[in-house]
Amino acid sequence: MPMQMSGPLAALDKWQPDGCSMAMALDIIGTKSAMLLLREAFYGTTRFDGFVRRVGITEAVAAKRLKELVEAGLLEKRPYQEPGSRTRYEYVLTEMGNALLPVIVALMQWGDTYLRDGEGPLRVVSAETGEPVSVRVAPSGTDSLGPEGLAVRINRKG
Amino acid sequence: MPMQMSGPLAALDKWQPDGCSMAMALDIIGTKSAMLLLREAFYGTTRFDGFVRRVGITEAVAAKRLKELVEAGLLEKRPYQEPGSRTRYEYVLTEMGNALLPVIVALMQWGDTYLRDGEGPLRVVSAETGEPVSVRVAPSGTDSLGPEGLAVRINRKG
DNA sequence: TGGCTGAGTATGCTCAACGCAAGTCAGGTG
DNA sequence: CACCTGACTTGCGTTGAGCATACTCAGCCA
Repeated sequence: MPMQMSGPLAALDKWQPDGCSMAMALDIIGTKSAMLLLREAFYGTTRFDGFVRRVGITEAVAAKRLKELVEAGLLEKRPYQEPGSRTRYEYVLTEMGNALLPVIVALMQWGDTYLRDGEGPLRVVSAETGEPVSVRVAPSGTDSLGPEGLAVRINRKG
Repeated sequence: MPMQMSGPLAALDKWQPDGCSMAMALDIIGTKSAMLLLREAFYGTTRFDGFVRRVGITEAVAAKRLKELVEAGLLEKRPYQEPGSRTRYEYVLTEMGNALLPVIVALMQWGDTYLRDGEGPLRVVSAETGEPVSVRVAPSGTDSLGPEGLAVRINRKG
């Protein structure tokens, strides 16, 4: 059962999903390499050749994607200096980049559940308690909802 | 601050993220058209030309992606019959497809927040109460966590 | 029997994503 | 001062994603 489309949205043949936020998001992070670079950033990778090695892409692709992610505001390029080396740059998630955490974790868990029978190589848990975490769609403080528990409304400012 | 990588995972230069579930997931839904088709399925679109019109892709691309999504098990092709028409097929989300809801909603909300100052065209709310929903990463029944509140462990069968 | 419609298929093209290989460039080490 | 290393850049070829146009095919309708 799909989401409930409220009011004028109910007639799917009468409106177009123009300017969809998801489509805009995908223009930035819609490539596999961009997603995997972000995964690495969440894992704590910061340096160019770390990204290259761990994502398994070429330097050319890494350079291009990292530049795009910096321009889009998801990563910040900041100088650092190791003793006995010249100043270099590392790539660190901004608040905007950090906010993609639910997307990354949701994708991982979906993959674990449906593409490998619930047994992925890694597990994401609470750092404090060690409890497994899950990604949920819900109003604050309540149980999570499926599509049939959700409705889509036209957004009016206010 | 990134996630806490536990034990052997802490040395990022000593292991490779092989067989990552997210990478596998992206092999299926890693294209913009696949994602937008899924969005439409959540909105309630079921018919071929509905997908074509609303996603704004060509019939050729729609046919290819829909076939892939059916083969991957995210959509189910099921016969239906309108009075005075012959039997046709519609595309409906399977449980596996439904489980992608958090990914779609998370992307929408991220786009709303960071690409349009919190004012996207649509809003996802609880069908029952009308309250706005959000996507959260957390252990059941607790507050949501950011990257710094999460840890990554090697998964051992239990 | 000939058209109409919904659901595709077929063909041809462009551009983006990516890989491989080689070159550049700045600065620190021997 | 030559060399090395990390961080890229450049060039070239392949594959996949996407558009546009045209065509097919089944069955209902006149």
